[in-house]
Amino acid sequence: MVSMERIWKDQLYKEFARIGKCLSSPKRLELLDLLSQGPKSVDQLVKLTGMSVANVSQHLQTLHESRLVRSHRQGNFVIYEIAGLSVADFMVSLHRLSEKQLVEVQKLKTEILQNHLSMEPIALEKLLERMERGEVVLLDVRPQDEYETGHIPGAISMPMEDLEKHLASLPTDKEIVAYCRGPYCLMSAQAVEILISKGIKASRLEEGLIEWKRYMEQSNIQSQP
Amino acid sequence: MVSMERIWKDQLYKEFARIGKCLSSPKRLELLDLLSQGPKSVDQLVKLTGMSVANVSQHLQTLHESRLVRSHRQGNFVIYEIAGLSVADFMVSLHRLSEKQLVEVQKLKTEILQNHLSMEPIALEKLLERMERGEVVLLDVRPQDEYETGHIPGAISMPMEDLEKHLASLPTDKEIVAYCRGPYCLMSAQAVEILISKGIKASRLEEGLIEWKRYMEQSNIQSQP
DNA sequence: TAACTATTCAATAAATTAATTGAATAGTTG
DNA sequence: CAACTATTCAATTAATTTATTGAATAGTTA
Repeated sequence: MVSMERIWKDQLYKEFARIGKCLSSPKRLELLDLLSQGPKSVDQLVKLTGMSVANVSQHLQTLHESRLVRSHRQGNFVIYEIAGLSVADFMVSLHRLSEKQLVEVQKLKTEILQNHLSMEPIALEKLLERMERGEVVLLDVRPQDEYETGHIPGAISMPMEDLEKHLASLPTDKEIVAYCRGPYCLMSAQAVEILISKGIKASRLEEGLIEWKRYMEQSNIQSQP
Repeated sequence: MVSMERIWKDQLYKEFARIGKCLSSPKRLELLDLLSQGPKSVDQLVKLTGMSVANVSQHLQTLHESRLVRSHRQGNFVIYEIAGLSVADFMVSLHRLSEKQLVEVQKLKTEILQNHLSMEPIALEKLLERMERGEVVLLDVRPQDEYETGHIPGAISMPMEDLEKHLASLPTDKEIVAYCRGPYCLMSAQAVEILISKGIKASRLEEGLIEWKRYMEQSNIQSQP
């Protein structure tokens, strides 16, 4: 005989597992990360991930069924967005846990950033100090629409594709720091490579907007009486 | 041609998805929740979940491969435990997200706790106030080994199976509050039912030890200058 | 070392999931 | 309303996963 409690628990854990199932496909995780940066059309996501249209759409469907994303139409496009900030926040939790538990993630990160692109990221805390003292210019090298959705205060929008064109407009007396979507996005590293190759002093901020928000929430709480 | 960046991202997200895959099975989530309360032998887990031995063992294997649990032998038993507090914490994040996004979870929770067991939980904040004033006795109704692994300070261990025997030893001048493994464990609710049926004033704390810890971390941070 | 127990392995069948393709649909613009 | 585009649906195949069983293994105690 199966108890009422057993049935209830089975139903409950089945629901939790619905969220889990969404997180079991690499492609879906990538879509969630991209959508965490701001709303995007299916078409944009196709270009960003290199997947087929039908494939992207299907994954978005799955995410929609578990209420992790929502959508609305805008002209010819259907725009998808995450269903709330808690989703983006949860993704950061997942990244952190993965990085903590899985040596493989640590390896992958170190390999490409230290051995290949060879640069140490600047600590968020240090950046904020130096920005306050006016020693640093912070560049947001993501596409402009993501910058407009939200950015670290004080940052200047400088999408990757515009970078080389606008090199001249950068201040020469300050150090440049570039950031992008977060620890697993390589745009900021590539930007720093370009800057350094042009003889401009630059470094990379590993954190993205979401990680910055988390950090600020914690230190805001701390600075309250 | 597939870029180096694309390959790297695919590898990275594949790793994240390893964690996700662990979370895609209801039974594995239940095992993780149980292990969050303290180390347990495979045998104990079999009894707690009603699954077959081979099944439990297989799921534990999967969790082990993703470094979410670890194990060691103790006499005839192999004891499993979560691989770090961040795992338990992540489970709470998953519960919170699920509850926020999935109406179904909200429903399941309300149904059994309000319609069937009919009781409103006491807020954690209120409990702590009343405990300080000495108005309340807090009972930990989980098995004793879980209490010994860790418990809310000031709580008295009173495992479910001992409850009816030890009713007499409870103070009669104070209100009783019972807690257990957390929001999705029914032991505390059952304990309160028993107490009320004996004419003792009692209520349920929804939070478990892990949720209490989270709450305290936040308010500890807040109370620092 | 023998007996015992707990744990893991291996094999199976059922079920679910992922990726792909081409066609159908819905919505927008001129 | 016609042409156009973006999106979704449906069907297929391949691959993975789950649950279950019984047997094998490993470790402990007497």
